[in-house]
Amino acid sequence: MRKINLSERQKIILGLVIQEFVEKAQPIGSKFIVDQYKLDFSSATVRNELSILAEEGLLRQPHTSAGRIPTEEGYRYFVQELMRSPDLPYPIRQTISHQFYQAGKDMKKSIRLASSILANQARGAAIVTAPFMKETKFKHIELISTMGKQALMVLVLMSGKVIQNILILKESISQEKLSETSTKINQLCHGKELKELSFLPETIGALGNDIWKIVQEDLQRNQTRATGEIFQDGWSNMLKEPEFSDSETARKTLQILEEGAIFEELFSQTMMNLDIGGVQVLIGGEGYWEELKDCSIVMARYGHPEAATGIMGVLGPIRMSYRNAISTVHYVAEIMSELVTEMLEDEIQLNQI
Amino acid sequence: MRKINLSERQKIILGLVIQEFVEKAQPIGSKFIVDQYKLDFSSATVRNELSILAEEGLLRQPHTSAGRIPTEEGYRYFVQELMRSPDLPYPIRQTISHQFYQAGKDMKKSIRLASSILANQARGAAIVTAPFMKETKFKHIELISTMGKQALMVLVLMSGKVIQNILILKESISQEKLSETSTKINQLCHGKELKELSFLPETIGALGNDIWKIVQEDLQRNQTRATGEIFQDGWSNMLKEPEFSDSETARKTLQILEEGAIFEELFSQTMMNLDIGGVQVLIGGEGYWEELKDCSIVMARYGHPEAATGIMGVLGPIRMSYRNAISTVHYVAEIMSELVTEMLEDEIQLNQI
DNA sequence: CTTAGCACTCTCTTCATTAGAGTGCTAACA
DNA sequence: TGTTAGCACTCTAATGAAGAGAGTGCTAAG
Repeated sequence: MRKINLSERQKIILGLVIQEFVEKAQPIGSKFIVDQYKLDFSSATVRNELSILAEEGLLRQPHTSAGRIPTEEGYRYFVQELMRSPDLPYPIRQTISHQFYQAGKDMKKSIRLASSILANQARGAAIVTAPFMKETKFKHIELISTMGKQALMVLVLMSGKVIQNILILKESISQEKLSETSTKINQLCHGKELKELSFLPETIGALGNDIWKIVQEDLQRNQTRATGEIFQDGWSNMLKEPEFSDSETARKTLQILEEGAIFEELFSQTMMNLDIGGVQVLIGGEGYWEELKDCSIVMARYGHPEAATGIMGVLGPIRMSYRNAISTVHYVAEIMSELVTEMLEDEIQLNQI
Repeated sequence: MRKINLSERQKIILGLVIQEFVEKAQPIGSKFIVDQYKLDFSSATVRNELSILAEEGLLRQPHTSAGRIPTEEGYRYFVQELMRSPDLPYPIRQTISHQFYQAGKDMKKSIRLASSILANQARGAAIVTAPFMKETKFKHIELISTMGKQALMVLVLMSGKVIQNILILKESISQEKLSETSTKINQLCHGKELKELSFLPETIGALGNDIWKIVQEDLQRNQTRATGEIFQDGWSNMLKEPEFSDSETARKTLQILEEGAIFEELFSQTMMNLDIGGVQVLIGGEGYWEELKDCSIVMARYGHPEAATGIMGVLGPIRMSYRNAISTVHYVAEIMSELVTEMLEDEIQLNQI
């Protein structure tokens, strides 16, 4: 990326243009800025600076006689260079942390709460994945007869994670027989890695073999999945923004949210580039995500490196309040990380699939 | 409701106006109808009939020199009196049933498929609840130690339904101790109704008592809940319709979908008034559901009376193709009912919570 | 380097006009 | 008595001209 050198005054003006444009959603003119902020230089000076900022590619004009609006480049510069360390106001932090306190140590509830808070506070669509870890160490299996030909399989991994599956058997099998099989499997496999378990133990019988195939599939799936279950909230917030007043643009964007496929990819990519607590900003799809070219996303990774981590993000129009979004996402991710850590210390399992 | 007597010709004309309006989304004039359908009477005759239909309250004019559009009353008359028994075209039925065949006997997958098919075929937002039955007969409990201070409780009801809960214990407890407790509870409670179990058995110890409280809560919740989990799909379809091109109307409607609260109430009410296989049409909120006054919903109940039943519905603008929606919902509900019945015969459990 | 002044450009709103679609009514017709 | 052609009438949507307003870029003076 080309180095951009701006004078202090240019930085101030750029910041003001962006701040005002985010609020007003209309091109910002030189006179307006000077009046609004009682600057001690004239609108003509500002005009000169604006045209330099436009030459640098940070601002542009919708047409000759309009004010300036930020380019994506301009937003990027703003986020990287001009934005002060973002902190939510104290009373808001209080309210949020209180809400989490009330939700208790319940991961599903907390994730729902997180998405609701993100959506409301950052005024956008929120997307939160459940914390997730690739983990494939077998601990324990339990087979429970429920009704007729089916049984419930409960597979516990060493981390405490629980995977469940309904088995449909060829015939009705008694609880005793099931218990016998599960005991055999437990003896053979306790504490072993998936890789070590690819052989078929011989002593577990036909039923055991059938069940073992399913166990392997489940472990496999757990290993290849990139993110946890995705929770969403606040998509209707998007429609409040004037950039989505055109219903075709709105439809396309909502369809992306509805399908959700793109986030699986985006998040698993972000997961790799980001430390826990880190915030990443994606502006206008960054020329790479065609579907997201009208949107920006502010994402953070949360969780605990030794347990499981997830991603949370806020989706909004490019003209979004990055300051507000970043500080919100940052704070909520922090709280969620604390929650994960606490649950880990209390030896409470995070989630079940 | 006031009795409306229409001549055959009036019925035909009303039907044509509705059909055309649903497609074109524009007021329909007399000349247009005559030309389009090569009717053997003149536009002047149609005009006379139209003004009679307008007097009856079935049609109205947006303004004096515009064509006619149906009133809600008009749609109701159309749905109740004029619509022929709705059957989807054979190839579409084939495609749908094939998709369900491929989904297999997996309730969650099938519900997702049902909502996707409803959304695509009826071109609206689809809402499907999981099949659900109030059932509180205790069969079996299993307690599984997973990690540290927590244990997984698996509660099986007589119908085969499985309820799970993570228990957070005061201290770490061994699997043996847990098994002992669950065995005691099983002996005491097997096959009993919730009502019979409100007393606290004395012989199950402190741990047993704690667990028992949670069992009771879970059973209670299962009894008071009115509908199963709600699945949605295709809300972005709504934005295709011109009635939602105004972004404020669109936002309000999507917000209702997002919150989803109203459907809990609407569905549990519908559940009581509708037999399995029955279809109910709610046009423009029927003057009762204020939030839904710009929408119509076509709903059907599906399932098996002895197992569990759910509701599925399509939400669209008032100007929706009721014929298409009704036949789609009817057909998909039929397939889902078959699925429930088959799973019941095969003794496969429907869902887990 | 800054700024006042000014011509210029472009958009948005308003207003009037017009074309077009569709009705309702009347009178004639079968 | 039901049907239809004819026509005046009404209302909307589209078009275009005119003017207000906002904001710029440039120039020349401070």
